[in-house]
Amino acid sequence: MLDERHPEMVSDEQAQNLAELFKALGDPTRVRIISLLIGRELCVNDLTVYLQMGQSAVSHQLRYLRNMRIVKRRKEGKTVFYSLDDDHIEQIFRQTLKHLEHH
Amino acid sequence: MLDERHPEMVSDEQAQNLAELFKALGDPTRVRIISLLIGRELCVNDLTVYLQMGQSAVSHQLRYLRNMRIVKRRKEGKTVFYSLDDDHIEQIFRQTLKHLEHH
DNA sequence: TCAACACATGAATAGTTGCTCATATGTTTA
DNA sequence: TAAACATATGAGCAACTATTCATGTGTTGA
Repeated sequence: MLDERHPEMVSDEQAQNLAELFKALGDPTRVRIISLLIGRELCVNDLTVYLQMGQSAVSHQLRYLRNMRIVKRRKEGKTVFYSLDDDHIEQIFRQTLKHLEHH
Repeated sequence: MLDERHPEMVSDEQAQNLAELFKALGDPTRVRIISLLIGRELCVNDLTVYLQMGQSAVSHQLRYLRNMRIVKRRKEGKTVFYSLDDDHIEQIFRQTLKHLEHH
């Protein structure tokens, strides 16, 4: 059933990049952080309150998300505000939620 | 900056489900399997050839994807054909690829 | 300037994951 | 029925991950 003529949608490099991004979204804490940041800015302390988690854990995840360019930060005095880096992630969330509804 | 009036897009349960699905997509081997299955059926052996991986590894991943209802199987004699369970995953892939292009 | 505050970071660790190896199950053909 | 074939599965293991703990950095106000 090997069919060399079949067009493959993603190259190996694209597969790698897709997997990296999905992995970033593949953790409940990070999903909750992202969903809390949809449509607004929040500082680290707000996130720890919403998430009911240690400040360190939250900061570690925020660094991860920042390295992946999923969130960005803005400093204002002592506090640091985080927000989504672009709105594509929100689109992906919406589409995926739609998928989950149908199951 | 806590704002109780802000509508949260996803509940904790939805966050859990989203994370579970994204985690399933968050591995290069599984991404490649899914992308190979877009638009066609393939048997386990074909996948091992394309992926250049051991048959056992591929079967394990297929079981995982099947448990997640991302792929389904169809038996025909000795061989088992796998295909995508629905086309939502393809949509999610396309949207995410678009996101990656813009970075 | 010093204490309090907000956040970041490195090390350590328990839990998870993806692969390999060996073997089992089910099917076809000689 | 036995051998060959296609796939599935359990155990084991090395690599990775998410959190906690302790501490560091930068900022503000007394």
